[in-house]
Amino acid sequence: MGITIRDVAQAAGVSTATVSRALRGLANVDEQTRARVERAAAELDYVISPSASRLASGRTGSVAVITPYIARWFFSTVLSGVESTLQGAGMDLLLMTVSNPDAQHRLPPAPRLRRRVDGALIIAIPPDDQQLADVLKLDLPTSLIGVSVGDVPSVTIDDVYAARMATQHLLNLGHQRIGLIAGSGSRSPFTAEKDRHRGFVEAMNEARLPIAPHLQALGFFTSAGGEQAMTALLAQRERPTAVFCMSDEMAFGAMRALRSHGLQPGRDISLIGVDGHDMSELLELTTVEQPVHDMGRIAAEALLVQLHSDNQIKAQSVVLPTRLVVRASTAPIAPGQ
Amino acid sequence: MGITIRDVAQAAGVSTATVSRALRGLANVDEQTRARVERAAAELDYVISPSASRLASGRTGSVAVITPYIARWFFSTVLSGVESTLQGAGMDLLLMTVSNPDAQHRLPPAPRLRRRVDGALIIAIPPDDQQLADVLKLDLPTSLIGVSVGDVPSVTIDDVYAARMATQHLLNLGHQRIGLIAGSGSRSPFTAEKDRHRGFVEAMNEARLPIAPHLQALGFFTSAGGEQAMTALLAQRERPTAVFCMSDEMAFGAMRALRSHGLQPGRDISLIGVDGHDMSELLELTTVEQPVHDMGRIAAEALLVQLHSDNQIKAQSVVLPTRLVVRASTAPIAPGQ
DNA sequence: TTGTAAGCGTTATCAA
DNA sequence: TTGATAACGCTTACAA
Repeated sequence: MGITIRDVAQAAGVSTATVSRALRGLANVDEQTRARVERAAAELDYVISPSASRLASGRTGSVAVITPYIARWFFSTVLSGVESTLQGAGMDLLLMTVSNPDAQHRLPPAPRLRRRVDGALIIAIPPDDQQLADVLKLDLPTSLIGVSVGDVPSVTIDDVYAARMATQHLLNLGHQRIGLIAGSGSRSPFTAEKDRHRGFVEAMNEARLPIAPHLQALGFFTSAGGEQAMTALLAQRERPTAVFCMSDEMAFGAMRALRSHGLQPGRDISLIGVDGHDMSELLELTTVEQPVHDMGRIAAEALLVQLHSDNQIKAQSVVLPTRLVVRASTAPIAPGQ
Repeated sequence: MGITIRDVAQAAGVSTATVSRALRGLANVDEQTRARVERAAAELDYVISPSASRLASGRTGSVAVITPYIARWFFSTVLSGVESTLQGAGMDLLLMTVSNPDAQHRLPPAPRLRRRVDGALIIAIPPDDQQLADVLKLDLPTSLIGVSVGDVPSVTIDDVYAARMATQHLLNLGHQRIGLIAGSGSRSPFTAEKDRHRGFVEAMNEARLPIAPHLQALGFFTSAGGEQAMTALLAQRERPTAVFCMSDEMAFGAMRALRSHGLQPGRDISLIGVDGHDMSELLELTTVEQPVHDMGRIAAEALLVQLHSDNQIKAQSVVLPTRLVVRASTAPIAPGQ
């Protein structure tokens, strides 16, 4: 039923080997011959069989992208950066999720990767995740995004610095009673959360300000969680005048909590996030932006280089810059607060 | 370097044919033998070579998902529904974008699909898109999501009805001067937009209300576009008392435009969207929810059935229900308006 | 520059 | 239920 390389060879009056070389653009083929082969292939509407090619060559021409979530802003934005890069390089992108509590009972990813892809891109999986460890053990060319583990090449931001920048912004505005909405707290598996916490602490320490436990709450990186956390902070006898939220989504929730208390972000309590979420501009949230799309793109590019250099060159880890974007949700502390 | 089926056969003392049968769970294998084979495979840490298996069997075990966008709410949410279903069935998911103006100069998808996947899922590509036509011409088992073309199986909502429901809600609240924020207007390639427009018109006609051209604006399905559109509507001599936005994201933008004019959604001007976007609840937007995640799941399930029935059974098209969710952004018209 | 031919690691047919 | 063995369609030494 399918046209094979033999049909093309016959039509072009050459051997299958020559067809293979011609169609893959290898150097040592006469241009006349190549043209003839290409014409024959086009006329027969021939497409190469990837399975056969993979089996014979040992290369799969595909890259796995492993992520805990698909429908969350950070992850889908990284994914879009990855996708356009891989597509541009003619690589297939195999998408699989992992560590997602919504889908516990699945095949773990490591066995699904073996003999199936040339490399893997891994988005923000906690560094101590067992499934991550299993994947890394496969010793596939790999780049990490938004997380770093050992000496595996990664693309990240400086989370300590990002948090310092955010906190310092609040300090610069004169705030002293600064609250914190974290993710899952000290038990968090994420490096990003630990680092953002450290940045917050460092900035506060430098300003010689106390870190009040009752001004801290957990928002689990969701907007619903952020809303609850902010509500808890508002219930304290002494409310914060500003709050550093470890993610924009939690800050959105916090904004809502403020509104339901008749308070206005910026005017009554300042709010700052981290991410540069699509909705931040709309909601006028001050935030520390990270270049999420670029993180995906750059990680994919690094992986491609590694793949094309026969894995001789191990990619370097990259730390991308972040940027404070000031909007209406932060303002100088009001006199008397 | 790799363990092959021959190694397992040797270790288990059987033929490669038996190993193949045993490992794939075929019926006619003695349970004793199967156990022995499985043990041998486990001990050798054997994994099947997909390329070889594909070449020999003709099945690829993978499904392509073709989408114009990845990092937009609707698309990433559909994708997550698709992914969990395919993953559960042990199918590989090949992700590729198409028709995306951000990435014009790419290989078209049709050639990339041939001999590579067993089926395709296509998310909301305009029905008259040439690349869509090319993909459908491949005559691969296919399900469409959020769009319908000819008799290709699809999973959609009733967009006419959704728009009627939204408009009727505003009418029920006593609004008469109802504005419309559409996508790209009459030239829109999307069925969804045309249908939503029709639903709006039908509801207005039934209420014997005029459809004022100056109360209509285009928002291009983005929040920035929605903001501009609402701003334009507010500049009219006679403002609408309520606006039907064809998507939640445009409604978010419209909300912002209201706020910058010192107006409050619901109190001053009612706003309703379509989607059930994650942020709608937070922003208290009334909307007509569509079951986006389920649309992905159901389309994937239908495709799997088609694949497993040797394509004998052609999947049916499914229209899923939508649901009005009333929040603070809509309210009865104020007396005197 | 081109051709020959031996793999690549399965699956599937047929016979036992 | 099991085994031999011929595909499957390409790539890649190696030879010419």
